[in-house]
Amino acid sequence: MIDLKDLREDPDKYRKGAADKQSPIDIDALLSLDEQVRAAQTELQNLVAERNQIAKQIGPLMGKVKKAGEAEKQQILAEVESLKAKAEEGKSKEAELQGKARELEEQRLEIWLQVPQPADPDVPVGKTSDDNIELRTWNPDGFDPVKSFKDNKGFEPKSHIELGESLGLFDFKRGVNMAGSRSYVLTGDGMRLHNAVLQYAFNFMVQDNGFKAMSVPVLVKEDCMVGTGFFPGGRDQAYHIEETKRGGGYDQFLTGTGEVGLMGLHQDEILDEDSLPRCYTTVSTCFRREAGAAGKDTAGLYRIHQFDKVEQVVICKADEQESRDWHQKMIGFVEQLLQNLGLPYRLLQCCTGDLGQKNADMIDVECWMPSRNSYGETHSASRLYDFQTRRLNLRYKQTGPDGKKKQTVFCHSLNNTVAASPRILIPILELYQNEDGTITVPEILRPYMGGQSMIGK
RNA sequence: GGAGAGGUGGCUGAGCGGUUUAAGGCGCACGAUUGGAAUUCGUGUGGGGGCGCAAGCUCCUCGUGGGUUCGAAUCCCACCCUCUCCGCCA
Repeated sequence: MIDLKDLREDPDKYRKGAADKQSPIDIDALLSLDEQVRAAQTELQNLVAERNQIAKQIGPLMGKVKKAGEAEKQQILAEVESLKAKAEEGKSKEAELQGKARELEEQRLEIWLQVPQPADPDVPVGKTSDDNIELRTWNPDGFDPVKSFKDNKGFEPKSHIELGESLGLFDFKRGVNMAGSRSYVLTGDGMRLHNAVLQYAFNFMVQDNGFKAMSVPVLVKEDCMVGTGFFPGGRDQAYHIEETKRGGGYDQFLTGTGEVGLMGLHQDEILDEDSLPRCYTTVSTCFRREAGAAGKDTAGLYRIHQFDKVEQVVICKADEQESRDWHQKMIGFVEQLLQNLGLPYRLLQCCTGDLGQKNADMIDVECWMPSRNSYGETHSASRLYDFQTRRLNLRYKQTGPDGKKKQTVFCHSLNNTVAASPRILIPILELYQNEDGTITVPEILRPYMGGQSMIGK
């Protein structure tokens, strides 16, 4: 959610921000509604102030009545009656104004929630992911994706689907049979490898990088989805649970990422400045409807409705440099992890059109996937300034430049994938496959598989 | 799921229609006392919005949302949450 005061002062920043992100949002409609809301509020508030003033006069008079004699009593009561009548006068207008103000506020909120965070000036302007810019690539010794897999390894690669079938790592047929399209079952060593990656990634964040280990809800209220910035924009991507609404309760939604639980955690809180930055990691099941992706990546483990993901978030002080530093660090963690896994990857600076509503900046990490003969997205690192914390009402008390005075400001937030599986199994299985159809378990994962070094032997 | 009790400021705890602009205490901040500290005393102490160059004025906020009233923390209704007991379950 953007700052309306800032919008009023610099509307062009938001007009350009929306245009760069290919957002059709009408900034001027929002400005106009905002002006109307404030005018109505001011008028309403003046009426209420007047009525409060009158009500305050009646109190002491009623106190006097108890002590007064009969004649005086009548006089005071008459005065009270006239005050009551006076208070009653403004009421119909007050009700009318209140209705109007509320309606305008609702209209304003509807647009307000959809205004995108403008991308930072150093983010390249572009329309689609085709305009993203490759920042750097990394390859393990002796492998170069620019050459073909065969030139690197000396044989034609099988896809993870073929490998999984021959080695009994997953069962798509039965998965779909019981759970519908894009469902799967991980079996035997497939599940073991999946589990090993997640455990390794989780421990990597907690033990090696000092992030706090968390388990958070994956079933949350609508407020939490709006607060974290996934709603209203991404409402059609979430699974909706309506049973909890019975009897006037509330809707719940399955989260598409652990980010929701990690960020929603401190909704409406004022954190202690000394407790920042908060660095959290969680492993959670993620649910995505993939609405609108019909027919896309239908085979295999690439695009599925349910998967598990280790996620990292950082909540830090409202300082651009600190935010930027954390962004780099969080990307660094992923690079280290992928290098430890020996997976070729590249970093992409996402262009404005590919950023999504929340982000001021986003770097994607893509791993080389031989069966696709291209890189495929496995990670996404976002820098959001206070866009998300403003919605969540997540703040801290900031020590002023004079050292003493404290001001309450919104935190900055960032998030990044650590490892999403089973998608990450695609490059692992395909790159570590051997000519005889077996798969070598990456060394770093072996401790998580009881020392097992081969699959299929 | 059933029965009962309860949700008040950073915490504790009064208030149950009108000098409450939410008492008192704790905590915190500043100041005084002190050689320094403890003690003591004084002052201050949530958040959000609107108008205004500013000083300032004003509205909202006692779980949430409605209602009654000239006036609601206080009365009424709905919902949410917490605790205790019972039931069910991993």
